[in-house]
Amino acid sequence: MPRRAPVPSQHLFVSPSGEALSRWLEAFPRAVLAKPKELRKGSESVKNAALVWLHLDQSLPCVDQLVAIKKKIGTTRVIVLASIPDNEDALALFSAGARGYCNAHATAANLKQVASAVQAGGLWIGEALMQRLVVATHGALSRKTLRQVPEKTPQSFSEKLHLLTARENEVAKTLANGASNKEIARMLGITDRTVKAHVSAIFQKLGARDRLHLALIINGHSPT
Amino acid sequence: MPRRAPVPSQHLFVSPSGEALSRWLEAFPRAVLAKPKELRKGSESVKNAALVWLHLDQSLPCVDQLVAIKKKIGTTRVIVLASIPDNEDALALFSAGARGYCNAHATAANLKQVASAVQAGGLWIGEALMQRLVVATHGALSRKTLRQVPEKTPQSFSEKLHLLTARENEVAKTLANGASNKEIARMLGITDRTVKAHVSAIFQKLGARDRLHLALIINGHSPT
DNA sequence: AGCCATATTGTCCTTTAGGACAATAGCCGG
DNA sequence: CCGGCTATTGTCCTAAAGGACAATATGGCT
Repeated sequence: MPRRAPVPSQHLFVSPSGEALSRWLEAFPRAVLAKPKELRKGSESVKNAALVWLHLDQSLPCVDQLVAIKKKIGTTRVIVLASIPDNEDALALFSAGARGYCNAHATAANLKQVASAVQAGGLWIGEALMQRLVVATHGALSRKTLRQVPEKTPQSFSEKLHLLTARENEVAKTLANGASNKEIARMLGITDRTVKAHVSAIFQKLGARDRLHLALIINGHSPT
Repeated sequence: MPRRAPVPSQHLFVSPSGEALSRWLEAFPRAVLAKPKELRKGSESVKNAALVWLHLDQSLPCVDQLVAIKKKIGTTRVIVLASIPDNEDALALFSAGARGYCNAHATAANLKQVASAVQAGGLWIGEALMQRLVVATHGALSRKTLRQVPEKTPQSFSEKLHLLTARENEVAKTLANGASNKEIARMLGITDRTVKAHVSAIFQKLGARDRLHLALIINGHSPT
């Protein structure tokens, strides 16, 4: 019976500095770190890697970085970590074969979720981008197709969170990511008239004058 | 301390026949089964469901089935099982709020993967469809730009600044602070028709689909 | 002088947003 | 059982947003 190679199980973090953010190690204490140029095809760190996390160097084209890494690691799956996530970049990276794309400052718990999904054979895409992909491709090729998920709920909004009902909260967050009323309606399985009713109630409770203002409040950009 | 409802943990399979394929039960031995019409809003089986698996009735429009189910289960996540998977159906279902879409005859192991990913907050989409989404959307976005965007896609608004004229920049920043077109017009001493012209040009250059999206781009609210 | 980019403005049109007023239904606590 | 709250949906309406197509004027450059 032929002996089997050990199953790769490590997380290999490749970053411009060769150093890790604390939450990466919190999520994966035995992670291996490297700079891009340090990687060698066939090296132990590459062979033992179940997942490779590529922290983008902001001064270089993102897809080039992915392509360069892939040449060294072969078919191992890559999850891209962006310090400043961008939908355009994400799309380009997925087209080029990345299996995940998330914020470099994501929590340890979130990183684990991402790893789990990708190792299960899935892709990890931010919900905002996902909705964009689905809606854009599904013939609803309207201009108004996008949501984005803020990394953290800004404090001013979180302080006001208790003013909203659960449904209002759901609508508010979705709206603040850029969704239109029709899109919110489809996502929540209700009519856009219902969404409008919630939106109006939210405006009143949070003192917003329109949806743009609401988004600024929720994302922490409005002096309220 | 307020009393908490028990955390839903069950898998609820809804199928036209009310019966389960053996691999469903293999994956989730304690799954609950039901026919669509048997479901009642607020019933125990609905309340205790962490995930709802909707096996499509091929004689009915798939989105209608999803919408009908959603009305009964509220915000619980739905994974759609199709006996004959179809990309068009999948897109429509995701647009309508489904969180997963896979073959009804998938293996127990695969069903578990799907469940895990969706429960982690992700979406489960077949790889073929995923690739289609990514490629199609990336291509469409690339073609949409009025002027050719440099190969290096800037990662932040400040990096995109050079794409805008001085006036456009002025309009963009004012808009991102929540101003309406009329307000911007008054501030800059021009008509709101001029503002609209600038705004449209800005949308095209920065890839924004509406003013809310533009504000998100400018304020640096990126996807995760 | 001619060309180009930019700024400004117009008309026409559809879609979306959002307010007002109203209604039904379900859930929960008193 | 009842009242209050929430969710949902309807009709009607105005205002704003945004796209398409078109036009003029100005300044800089060749």
